[in-house]
This record gives sequence, structure tokens and C-alpha cells, in this order.
Amino acid sequence: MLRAGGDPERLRILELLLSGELQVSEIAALTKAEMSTVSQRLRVLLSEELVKRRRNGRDMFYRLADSHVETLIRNVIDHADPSIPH
Amino acid sequence: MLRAGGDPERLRILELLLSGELQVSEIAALTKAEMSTVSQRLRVLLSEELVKRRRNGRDMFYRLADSHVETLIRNVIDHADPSIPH
DNA sequence: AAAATATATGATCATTTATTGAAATGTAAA
DNA sequence: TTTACATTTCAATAAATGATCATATATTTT
Repeated sequence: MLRAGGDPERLRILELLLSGELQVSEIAALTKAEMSTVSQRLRVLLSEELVKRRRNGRDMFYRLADSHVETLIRNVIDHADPSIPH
Repeated sequence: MLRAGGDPERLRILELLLSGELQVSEIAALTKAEMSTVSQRLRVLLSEELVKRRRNGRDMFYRLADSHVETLIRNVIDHADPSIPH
């Protein structure tokens, strides 16, 4: 699970999801990566249950899996830079 | 930082340190690994500031770096298996 | 049903990362 | 001041990981 969050690009996705649901294309745009790359990254995060997803028509919306994950990400950010307010 | 904790063997060391300080030889014995291997793992944890160390004579004692790390580890354990009491 | 859009999958390849034994370092004891 | 002990570093090999691309699947629109 930590390993899944351990890649900078995947962590970046988790951080983006702190603000709410996003679809793959949105994440691709925000992180400037190919959709297939993003899809791969999401697959890893999904397999470690760091994120969940729901389908809406042809879109797939991803979100953080639960409050543990949210706590974890915030905790990591705080450890990395305690000066950033929560 | 997450990557440092993302290796199962290194995470195992962090878990052991939840209970308090340990010296390298103790960790080696507990995890059944070569001391040089343990030393390498500790170096990674140290470089990401997940652990700190102090020297006492020829022994080197390692401990978790701070409360963030402790929170992080407990949070990970809880996410992995919420049935384990804290 | 075909076309268009959105996402997922699998294979490959380059890069990173981990492990190990041997040599080196630092500390204390004889 | 030699010897022993604990830990670290080094260099080499072995293994795991991530990016990319071509292809596949799913859903909606026409």
C-alpha cells in the first residue's frame, strides 16, 4: 500500500483526489500525462485500495478509498512540510 | 518518504520500532537478515527521515523519527487490517 | 449497428532498487 | 597498542518497477 503511494506521480494523483472526485481524462490533463499512463497509475492505486471508482456513462470517476487514506496523505504532506497549514 | 516505507522489510523495521529503540544487531536478529542488509535498509529510512539514531559506545540505536511517523505507521496498519485494536 | 469517446490491458524495455560478502570505520576492552 | 566487536560502506549482481504503445473493452450517440 505504501509502495503504491510511493511513486511521485501516483502520490500526485492522490493529492489531487483530496479535493474530490476526478475522471481519468481530468487527471491526465492536470498531471500532463497520457491517459493510458494515468490509467496504469490508477490501476496500481486501485489494487492497493487507495482509491475507489464509479462509472457514470462513459466516464469513470476516481476518489480516495476512505478516511484512512485521506489521513495518510495529509499526514505525509505534513511530515514533508510541517509549515503548510491543514 | 512513502517509497522508503513501501518496502515490506523496511516497513517491518518501522513496525518493530513502534515498540521502542533497537540496535542494528537486534533488528537483524528479529528480522533474520544480515546486518549489512539491515544497515542499508536503515540508511534508506534515515535518508527519508523516518527514523533517527544515536550512538552508545559501539552500538547504534534507531528509533522512529517523530510522532508523524508513528501516526503514519499505525494508520497503515489500521488500513491494512482494521480489526486489530490500537 | 456503426462511429465516436473514454478507459483498460498486456508486452516490452530502460531504469531503479535491493541484497550480499568483503573490506573499512569507529569504539571499547584486554 | 593489539584485539574484539558493532556498524557502515562498497561493488557487483539480481530483481522489481514504471513508461510507453498498440490493442482491447465499454458506453453513448447518431
